[in-house]
Amino acid sequence: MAGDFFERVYAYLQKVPRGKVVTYGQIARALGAPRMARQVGYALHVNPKPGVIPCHRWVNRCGGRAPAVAFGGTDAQKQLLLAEGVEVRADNTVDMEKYQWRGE
DNA sequence: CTCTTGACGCACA
DNA sequence: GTGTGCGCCAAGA
Repeated sequence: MAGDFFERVYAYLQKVPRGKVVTYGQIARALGAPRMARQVGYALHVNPKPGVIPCHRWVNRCGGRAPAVAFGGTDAQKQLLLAEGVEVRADNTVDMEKYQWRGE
């Protein structure tokens, strides 16, 4: 069931350690669906468990995201990442080379 | 049941 | 190196 895929995404997100970020493509690929990057984003869009699903750790390949479509605003996102020790640039982008979680 | 849109990613020009 | 287009799967209308 496709919905199960969503659960899989949430599980992966919860598996991400604090202070690290992951990209849609990376998650999708990790789940065995490199073409489902969009659905991964959709999974966050529905976000059935706010507070449990740290969406702020979810970034696109650019290390950022939509300019003003976040759960609480890009600025809030930025603050959360900074609170976790993730260096966020003025463009709301993260240093992928340093903070992108490569899994295990 | 069909068409459009979508928090993306990659290939090609 | 930059810009544009297309593809993938799913959910909403």
